Amino acid sequence: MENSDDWDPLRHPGHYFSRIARGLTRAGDARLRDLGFATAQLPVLTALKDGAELSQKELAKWAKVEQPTMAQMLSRMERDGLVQRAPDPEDKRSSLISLTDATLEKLPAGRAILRQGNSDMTKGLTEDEIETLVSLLRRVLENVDSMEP
Amino acid sequence: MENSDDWDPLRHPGHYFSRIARGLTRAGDARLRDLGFATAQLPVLTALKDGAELSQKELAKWAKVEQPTMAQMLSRMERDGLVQRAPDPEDKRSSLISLTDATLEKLPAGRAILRQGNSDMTKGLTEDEIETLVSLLRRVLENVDSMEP
DNA sequence: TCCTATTATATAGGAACCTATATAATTAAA
DNA sequence: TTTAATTATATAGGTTCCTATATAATAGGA
Repeated sequence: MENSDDWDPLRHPGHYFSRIARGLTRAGDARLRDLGFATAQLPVLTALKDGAELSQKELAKWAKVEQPTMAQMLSRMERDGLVQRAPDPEDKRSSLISLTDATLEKLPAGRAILRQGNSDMTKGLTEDEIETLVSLLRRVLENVDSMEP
Repeated sequence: MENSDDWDPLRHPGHYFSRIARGLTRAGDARLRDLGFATAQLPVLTALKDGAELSQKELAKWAKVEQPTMAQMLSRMERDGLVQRAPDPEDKRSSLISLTDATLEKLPAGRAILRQGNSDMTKGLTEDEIETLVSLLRRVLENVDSMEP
């Protein structure tokens, strides 16, 4: 089937994912900047929101990024006063990361921005459509995750 | 509505976009590596596939990335022998970029990989579901693009 | 116990993205 | 036509992501 135009990005979902992801990052970062947060940090914030202390390894797993990515991000977050590290009494290789008090205080504002972003992103979609979208995305993600080779 | 759990990423589409986009990039790059291509270069390859010569500006617009992003990518692509620059006879500030012969020869193989990726990504979805997905993505992208502030 | 394998972080190196700014060429305006 | 505004690239600086590899601490086995 030569006429299906594999080169036309508008016809395939693939194209949209990167553009939506980049757009969300840009808009989200702009909205979070005054709080000192960034979209990439959201998984860390949510994992530690109740005062939990987690290792770098656990945070990387939760955020679904590689360990060196999380290491760098935590360095920047520590540098910026968002998180603190305490030595893990049970393992001298590891430290336990937690949010600083200042960060904990800013969380509700971050949460509000997040809620607004979620609603802006789906503006004009009905609840049913959003549900359909999420369930399709879930299936695509599963395919993508098992696609690696 | 306190119980809607804004912090639960699985409930909102936002979470999925970054994971799907990163997964597609990783899998795509792995599959394209032997050809010497990368997923981020696909817009350039498709824009120039028929031997067209475009300026950096035009390529950036087509790929929907900022000009400095395209500048760096074209540098790498030139370094790797994928594209070549010719001075624009009508504007001394600008050059016209085109694919090298070696790249043109590898395009059909790249296209096959692309087709395979598109089909892997939507495995298990019916044609109707894919169409629904694309149309929802299109609407979300529109929202995201007008979200900036 | 002592040596080896595993595990938690750290570091090196690189791609792809961004914003802000500099430079040179072109266009428009006075 | 001479200056001022605009435009095309380039460069600087920074974040987020990746793979590959080094280092130190813990765990397991001989």
